[in-house]
Amino acid sequence: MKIGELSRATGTNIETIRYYERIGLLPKPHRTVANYRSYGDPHRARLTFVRHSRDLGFTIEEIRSLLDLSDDPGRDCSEADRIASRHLAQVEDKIAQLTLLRDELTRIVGRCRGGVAAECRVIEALGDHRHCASAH
Amino acid sequence: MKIGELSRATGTNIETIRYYERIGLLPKPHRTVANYRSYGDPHRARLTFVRHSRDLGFTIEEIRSLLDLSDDPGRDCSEADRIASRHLAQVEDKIAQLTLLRDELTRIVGRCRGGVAAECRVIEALGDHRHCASAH
DNA sequence: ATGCACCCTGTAGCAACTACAGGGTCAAGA
DNA sequence: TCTTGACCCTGTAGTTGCTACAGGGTGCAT
Repeated sequence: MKIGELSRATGTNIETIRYYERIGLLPKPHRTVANYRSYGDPHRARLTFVRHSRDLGFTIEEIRSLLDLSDDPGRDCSEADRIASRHLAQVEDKIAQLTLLRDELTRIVGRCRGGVAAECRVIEALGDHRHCASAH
Repeated sequence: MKIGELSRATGTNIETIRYYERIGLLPKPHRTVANYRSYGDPHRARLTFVRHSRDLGFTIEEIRSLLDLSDDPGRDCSEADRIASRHLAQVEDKIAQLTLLRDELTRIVGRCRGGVAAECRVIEALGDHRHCASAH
């Protein structure tokens, strides 16, 4: 299949597919006589893996390691588990951090009573950390 | 005060202060005869405002609008409230999204039973969206 | 006079794309 | 046959919000 079809089949931008090839995340496909990229099912599967992993928030380097692992079926699975677990921990950290942030923002937004900027509680709160309930 | 002192006073990297000046977020300070930047209290307050807003996740452009607003004390406060509310909504979206992601990752990580990559449930799950409980 | 901490400018790098500019290819319709 | 339009190619530069140099100048203490 051509790049446009692969793009539609995987929901990936064409430019992104070429980018993944350039950084070595996807193998170089064969070319037609017109120098068009020509992909097969293994390419589609690999790109699906990459996109799915990106959707789950894995970095390109993490995905590279996971792909290396899946290319080498005899290797121990524990590294994949380690990468995924570490990522999970990062996501949990991020959620905790955003939750604090949300609480602070809720407090700040709730202070607005209308009026002019000179008396704006939102602007005041942004300029003075002492209004905050928690460290961030 | 010199840039190093301002850096320590606000917990901002020196390079970041110069960057903010370059993009017009902070006004150009006076210079000493040796061409050193020389800051006063208004600069410190403005930088504190910027850092605090960044810590709360506002973008540079949002901060620019908020600063414009606070520079013009007669203006209506509602724009500040609008910016903050929109940002709060974005943070809430992000939390919801990350929570879905966390659940999916938890499911994936939980499937690992050790063994070799060929049978790795983590790698399998990443390659096949059908294993997922929700869209993402 | 020599070391050291500090300051300056300008440019390039990071992640993970995205968006052109400027060209080539190919099949269908007039 | 010619043309139109959809598709493809390469290469480079832009995005956000910094951070990290390289290569130099300044100021103060010893």
